[in-house]
Amino acid sequence: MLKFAAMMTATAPAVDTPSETESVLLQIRRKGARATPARIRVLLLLRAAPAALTHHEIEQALGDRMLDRVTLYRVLDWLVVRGLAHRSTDAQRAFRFSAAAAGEHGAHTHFRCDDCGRVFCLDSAPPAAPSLPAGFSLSRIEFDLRGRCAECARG
Amino acid sequence: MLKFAAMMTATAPAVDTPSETESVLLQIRRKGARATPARIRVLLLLRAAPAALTHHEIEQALGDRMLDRVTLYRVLDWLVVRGLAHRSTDAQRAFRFSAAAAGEHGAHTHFRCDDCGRVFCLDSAPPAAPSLPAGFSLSRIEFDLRGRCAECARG
DNA sequence: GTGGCAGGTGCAACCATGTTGCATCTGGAG
DNA sequence: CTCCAGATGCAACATGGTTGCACCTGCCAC
Repeated sequence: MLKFAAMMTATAPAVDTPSETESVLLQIRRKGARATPARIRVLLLLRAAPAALTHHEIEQALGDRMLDRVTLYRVLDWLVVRGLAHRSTDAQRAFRFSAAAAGEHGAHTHFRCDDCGRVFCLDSAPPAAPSLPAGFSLSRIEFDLRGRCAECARG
Repeated sequence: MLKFAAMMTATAPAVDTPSETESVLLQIRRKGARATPARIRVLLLLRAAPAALTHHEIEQALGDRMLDRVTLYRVLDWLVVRGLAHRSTDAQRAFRFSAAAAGEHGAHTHFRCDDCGRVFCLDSAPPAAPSLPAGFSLSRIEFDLRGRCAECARG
C-alpha cells in the first residue's frame, strides 16, 4: 500500500502551520496535561491525515526522529482516553487511529478498503438504529462500508 | 465474561442432535471435502452459538478432547473460505466466527457488547448505502450497534 | 531565571493472537 | 482392504500490543 509519507505530501504539504500547532497545543493543555513534542507531533499528524492510521503508518510518517514504539502507543492511548482521537480495529486486526472532530460525531460512517485496509471517514450520517432485543442498551452506531478504494481499484 | 460452556447449556442443551449432525455433515461433503470430526464439531458449535465466538471461546467449548490450536485455526479458515462461516474482528482485535445462515445475508446488522465483547446478529436489514467518493467500489455493508448486552447491563 | 517533581519517555522483556513448515495420520474412493 | 490427497499435530515463528522500571523534562512555584 501507499506509504503515509507519500499520502501526506500529496494531500497536505503543510502539516504544522503555526496556527495548527497552536490549536493542538491548546487542545492538549486544556486536558490538564503537559504538551510534549510527542503528543503535539502525533496529534498534528492525525488531524492532517485523510484516513485512520495504524501505529505502523504513524511511525513511518514520523520518519527520522521517530518516537519509541511504546511511547507512541501510550500517546495514542492518552489521546483516545481524553477524547482527542478515536480508535477502531481493522480487518487485519490492528488498531487504527483518527483525530476526533472538533464538534465530535457520535455516529459515524466509514469506508474500509479490503485491499489496503485503510479506513476513510465519510460525511454522510448513518441512519437511525433499529429496535434492540429487550435489556440491550445502545451507546454508539457504526455504519461500515467495505469494498475497494479508488487507488486500489485503479492499480 | 460468561464462559461459552455456560452459554451453551443455558441456551442449547442438545448441540448435536442426529439431524443437526447429519445436516452439517452434508453441508461439508457438498463442498467436496472430507467430513472430519474437527470440522463437524466446530460447525455444530457455531450453528448452536447465540453469538459470534472467538477462537478461545471455541477451544473452551470443546472442553476435553480439545483440538490442536492450529487445527482449529485451519478448520475456521476453511469454513470461512467455503462460505460456511463468517469472520469479523472485535474491539479486542481478535477474530470472531459465526455460522453462515443457510440463505446467506449479504448485508448484516450486528450488536457488539462493549463489556463482554460478544457479537449478536440482529435480524433487521441495514439501510441502503450512501453515495461514495469517485472511484470507490462497494462490496459489502456492515451496520454495527455498540452498547451493553442484556446480561452485562443486568450484572 | 531556576529547582523540584509529577508526569512523560525509552528500553527490555513479556503476552496474546494468528501463521508457517513439515512429518505423520486418516476418510473415503476404488 | 489399500492407497493417497488432504487433514492433523507439533514446534517454531511473526505481528501487534502491554508491563515494569529507571531515567528525563515541562511547567509551576518561587
